[in-house]
Amino acid sequence: MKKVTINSVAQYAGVSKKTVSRVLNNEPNVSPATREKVLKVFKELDYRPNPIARGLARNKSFIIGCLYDNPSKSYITRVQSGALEACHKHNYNLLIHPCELRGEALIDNIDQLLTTSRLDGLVLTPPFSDSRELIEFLKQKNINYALVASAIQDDDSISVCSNDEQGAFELTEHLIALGHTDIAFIKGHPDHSATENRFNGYKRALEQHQIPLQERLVAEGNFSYHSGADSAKAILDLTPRPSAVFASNDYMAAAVLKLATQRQLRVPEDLSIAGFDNAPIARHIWPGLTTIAQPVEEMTRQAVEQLILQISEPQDTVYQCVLEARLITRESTAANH
Amino acid sequence: MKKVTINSVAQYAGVSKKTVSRVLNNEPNVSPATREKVLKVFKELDYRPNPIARGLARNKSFIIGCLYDNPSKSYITRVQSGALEACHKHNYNLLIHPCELRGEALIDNIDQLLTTSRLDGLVLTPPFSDSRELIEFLKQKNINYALVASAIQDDDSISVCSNDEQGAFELTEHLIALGHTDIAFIKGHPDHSATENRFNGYKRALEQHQIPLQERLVAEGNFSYHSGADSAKAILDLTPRPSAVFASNDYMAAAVLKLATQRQLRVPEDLSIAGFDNAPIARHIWPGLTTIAQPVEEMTRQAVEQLILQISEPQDTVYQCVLEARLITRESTAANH
DNA sequence: CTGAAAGCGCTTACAG
DNA sequence: CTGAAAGCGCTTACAG
Repeated sequence: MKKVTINSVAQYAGVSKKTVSRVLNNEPNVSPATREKVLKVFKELDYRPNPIARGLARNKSFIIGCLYDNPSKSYITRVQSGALEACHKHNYNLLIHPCELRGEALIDNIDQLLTTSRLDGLVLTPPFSDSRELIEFLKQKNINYALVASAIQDDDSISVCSNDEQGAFELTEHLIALGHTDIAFIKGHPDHSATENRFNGYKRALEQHQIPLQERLVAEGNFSYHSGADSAKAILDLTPRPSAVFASNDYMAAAVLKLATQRQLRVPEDLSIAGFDNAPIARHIWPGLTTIAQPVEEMTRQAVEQLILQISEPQDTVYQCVLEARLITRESTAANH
Repeated sequence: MKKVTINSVAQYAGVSKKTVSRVLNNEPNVSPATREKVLKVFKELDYRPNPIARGLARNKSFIIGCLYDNPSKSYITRVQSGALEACHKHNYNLLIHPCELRGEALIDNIDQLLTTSRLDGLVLTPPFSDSRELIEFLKQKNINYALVASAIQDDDSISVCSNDEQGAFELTEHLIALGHTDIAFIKGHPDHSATENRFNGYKRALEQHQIPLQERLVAEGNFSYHSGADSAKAILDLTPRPSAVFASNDYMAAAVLKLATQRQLRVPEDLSIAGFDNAPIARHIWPGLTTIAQPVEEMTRQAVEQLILQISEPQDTVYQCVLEARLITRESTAANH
């Protein structure tokens, strides 16, 4: 079987290839009859336009790049699945590009990626979505991009995030309602805006309930399981020991749970533990982790959807949206006695 | 700044664009002096060939597709990272395509993918790498592909797998050496060849140590955490209860651990538990899971590397390789008393 | 060793 | 409403 191209379609339908092109792209100025005829030939010949030829002519690749540097595999797969959904809907493809924010020459790396792969746009996930330097570079290069879970306030950046501060606030209030006042907190990676937002939510809840913030209860993590284990050790060694630990993500919370269990502490009777993200591990361990569910797929889906819209027809005002995070209580938190 | 194309390079270097093309592709028949000169202009102008134009002329896309349908996020990310490494090395890109083996019209789905995205090759991970139907289709369509972790014996398929049978054998022997004879086994998904291989390793070890296989100890899982939870319930309800459980992957093993802990069984004192894969969860829970480490990244890396080689210069004989799996003992297994 | 011509399968800009 | 021409940035096939 030979290849079906715009030429074979044109010949078979008895029209010029420009006309075929017009119906292909849903352009006006084709009589209903001709349009009908060409459409029929598409079906008969099972014609599928060659995206590469299209790309060359229009100087487009129909490829969106997705940047990430995140220790959480589940976060990455969720990001990918949201991005893929939006891409497929509009006949785009997704190119995944894991790289390091702190790696030498990030800008060079991205520049290389852009010129080598001719991406039509970029979706930035944390911590890239919080990098002003990168965003400035993209603006200057005139590359379309969308920000996922970014704290950057910028009128001309497409941005979809969730309300981390509020989520952390609610989780902390949940612990306070259970009678906890000595609530340890494990921070995330300083490059992520989520780190500050979640910490702020924690502080606001304490403040609102007139519980003084204790610096000794705050540990510096970086979202990795390993950093959670280090922080867990520091926290469980404290005297007096706090009655609850709120870790900035579920991996770190799982590390706290592991150490607590190793030390024969009963969770939640002796120690309440909470995480953030609602990663699979939160329900795969016992006791299950109380946590905050973030709509990661949905954020990414919307971001990519808007990015593609922006690429095909540039908008004056840009889409920005804050989605809700929601508290999920499981067995790892209970009343303090 | 204007675009740097083969034309600008040719003009600047004072040669024809064919000559530029020759040095670009490392073709012979260019005098060392001209080659040198053109290479210098590449640098000066920071020339990067447009892969889309190249693709159109050569009828190539420089894109490899990666097919997967796997409940394990960590498996997927490992597959991706191995595949990306090989792709980047040869200036290819990776297109990820999650889809369902059992979904209606898999072949149609793949056909669509192939013609729409003009992939140069496909890397198949389980369960696709075990689908004869899909492989036949690809052969007939003349699409290059490589198989990861496939059990299919086929002289003309590139294939990289690891020795699951041997891994399961060693793990079972490890349990036997600890004094266990009543060892429950949770199978994986029937569409994956790993399921049979791992079960065979388990049976071979029992046999070699003259321990009769007890059907009542064998549960049907499907690699998902959820199926592990169901199997765990069935197994822990048995009387007499086995002293050890070997789950075909770590997620299912984690589910067994969760239920055992809920039921106040001490692991490993009352029950030894082992998994397979060495997924992150195996070390994120307490007690850590004894398991078999598979070189997933390396398998995929090699498979994609060979696939790209095959694409660029078709080989007569095809690469096939079996990598070693290796036992990792952690706290979840101990002597039976 | 080097290059002019034609072509990959589309689209853009223009003319009718 | 329709189409002939030129072009996107490369490569292939051929001639010298």
